[in-house]
Amino acid sequence: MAVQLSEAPRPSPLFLREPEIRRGVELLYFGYSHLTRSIDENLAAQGLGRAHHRALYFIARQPDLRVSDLLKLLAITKQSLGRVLNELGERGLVESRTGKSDRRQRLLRLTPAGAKLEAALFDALRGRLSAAYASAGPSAVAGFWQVLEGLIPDDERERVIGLQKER
Amino acid sequence: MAVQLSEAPRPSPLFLREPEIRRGVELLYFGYSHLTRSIDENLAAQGLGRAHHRALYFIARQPDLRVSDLLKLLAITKQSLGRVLNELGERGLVESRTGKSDRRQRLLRLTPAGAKLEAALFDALRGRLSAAYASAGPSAVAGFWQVLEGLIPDDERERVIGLQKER
DNA sequence: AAAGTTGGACAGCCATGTTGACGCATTTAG
DNA sequence: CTAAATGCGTCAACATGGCTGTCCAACTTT
Repeated sequence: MAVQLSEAPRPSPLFLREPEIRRGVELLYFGYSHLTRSIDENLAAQGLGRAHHRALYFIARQPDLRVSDLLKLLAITKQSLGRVLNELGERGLVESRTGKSDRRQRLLRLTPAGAKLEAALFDALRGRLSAAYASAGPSAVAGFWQVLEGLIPDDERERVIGLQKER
Repeated sequence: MAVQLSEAPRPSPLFLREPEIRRGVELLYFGYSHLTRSIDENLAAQGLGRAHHRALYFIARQPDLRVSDLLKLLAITKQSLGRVLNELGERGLVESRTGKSDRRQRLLRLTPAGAKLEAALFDALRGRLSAAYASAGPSAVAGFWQVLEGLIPDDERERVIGLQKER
C-alpha cells in the first residue's frame, strides 16, 4: 500500500484513502452489530427476533403507518413482512385498522402492550447509543449523522429524514 | 426541539434526548443496510453471500489470521464459520497453512483469486463510503468514527482498533 | 364492466445463524 | 510421562428470516 505520488494525479484527500475507508467499514460493522445485539436478549425473552423489532420500531415511529410504507422502509418482500406482522398481531403487540380514505389500506399501530415492549427495547438502544454520544460529544454526533446520511441514496433519504418530522 | 429548562432537573444535554437517539438508530440502520447492499449483486454473481464476504474481508485485512481470531471478530459459532471457510476453500479463494509455532493452528490467507475478489468488493464499498466521506468532510468523518468506537464494548474495541495497526 | 392496485395467504426453498456431541492432533501442566 | 486443555474440524438437527411463485379478494380507476 505504499504510494507513488509522482505517477498520477491524486485528487483525493487523505481521509478518502484505503485505510480510512476500511476503518469506516469496520467501525460501521462492529458498531451496528453491538447496537443490535444489545436487544437480542430481551427479544428472545419474548420469543421474537430482530425482524419483529424492526417492524415494531417503525410502527412505533409512525402510528397508522401503511403496510406498503413499512415495506419500503424495510426493503423486504411482503411475504416476509406478512409473517412478521401476523406473529406480532397474534401476540397482541400490533393491530391494524382499515384506512378511512382508501379501505384497501391497513394502518398499523402498536397496542399498549406493543408500545410497552417497544419502549423497553428502545431503552436498551438508548443506553448504548447515548453512552457513545456522550463520550464523543455533540459535534462528533453531528458528523456521525452527516456521514450516515450520505450513505443513503437520494430517493430513500427523503423517506428516512421524513421519520424525524412526522412526530 | 423547543426546550423547557425550568420544569425539571435535566442533566442530559439535548443531543442525548429521544429524537436524537432515534435519529442515530435509524441512520445507523439505513446507512449500514445500504452499504452492505452495495456489494450483494457482485457477491451473488460469484454464488457467495454476505457471510463469505465478512470472512474474506477480515482475512484480507490480516493475512495469516488464525481461525480462532476470525471467530472472535465475527462472533459466530465455529460450525457456521466452518461452512463458510469450506466454501471459500473449495472455490479457491482462501487457503490455510499450519501455524509454525503452534501446529494446531490454521493460518488463513487469500489466494490471488480471493484477493482479487476482495479488492473488487472493497471497491464498491469504497465508492459508497468515500462519497459519503467527501460530502460530509473530514471533521464529520472524525466524529463518525468517534461515535462508532463508543458503541464497541471495551474488551472488543482493542481487537477492532488492532486491525488498523497490523498492516 | 374491465383493468390495475393493494394486501392476504399458501407452499416451498435458501442462507446463515444456533446447540450438542465427538474426534484428533498438539501443546501445556502436573 | 501421563493427563488435561486447546485448536480445529465435522456430523446432525433445528431456527430465523430472507426469497420466489402462485392465487385470490377487495377495492379503485378508467
